[in-house]
Amino acid sequence: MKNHRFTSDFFNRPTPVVARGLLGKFLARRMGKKIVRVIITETEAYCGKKDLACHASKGRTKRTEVMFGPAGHAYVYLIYGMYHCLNIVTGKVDYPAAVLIRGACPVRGRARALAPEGPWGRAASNGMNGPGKLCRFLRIDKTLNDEDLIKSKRLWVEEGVKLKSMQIGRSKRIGIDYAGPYKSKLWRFFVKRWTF
DNA sequence: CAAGAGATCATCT
DNA sequence: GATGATCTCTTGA
Repeated sequence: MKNHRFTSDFFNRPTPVVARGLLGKFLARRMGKKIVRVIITETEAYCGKKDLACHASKGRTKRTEVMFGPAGHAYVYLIYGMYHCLNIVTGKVDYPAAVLIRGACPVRGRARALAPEGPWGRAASNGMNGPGKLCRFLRIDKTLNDEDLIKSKRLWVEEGVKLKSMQIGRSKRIGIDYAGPYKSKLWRFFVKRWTF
């Protein structure tokens, strides 16, 4: 089965739809000569400048500029001085929105069976259960900021294999208590249970 | 198991 | 000068 890379059609849709749609899909990262593929298990949507949790709500700045750009580009930033977070820009140009990739699990091996668990979708400890750890595992840093995932040879998203079934959960987003009414939006999506 | 603190720096005020 | 879309380790019940 040939892995099918997503084009801008996939990312140029409402942000929560993209966030949900990315679950169970493959994130591919070239590391040297090897291509590492992981299955996305947890995402969050950050939707436009009205969304007080979205970095772009503070305005169009050098850092958030990428989010105002075309869908399918990577928005990578440094948080707490030591961790990187990977986002994928969604929607039309000038509409600042992105999906944060919060968790994934390996395509091969025992960890795959363990990935989803619990009502909060807390993934098993596989090295990629958390946005900071995921970026550490895949060696993602600011050199990949603004990377075009539609064309990139370093990072992209694929359809991957079809899972037999997948149960999806949703919740409030993590770590955004400052976001006023937007902190309670159910814009976090995670794989609860799957069969393959 | 839960709660708290420290690490550490780009970005914005 | 303050603050995070986090993680890990330590403490203590």
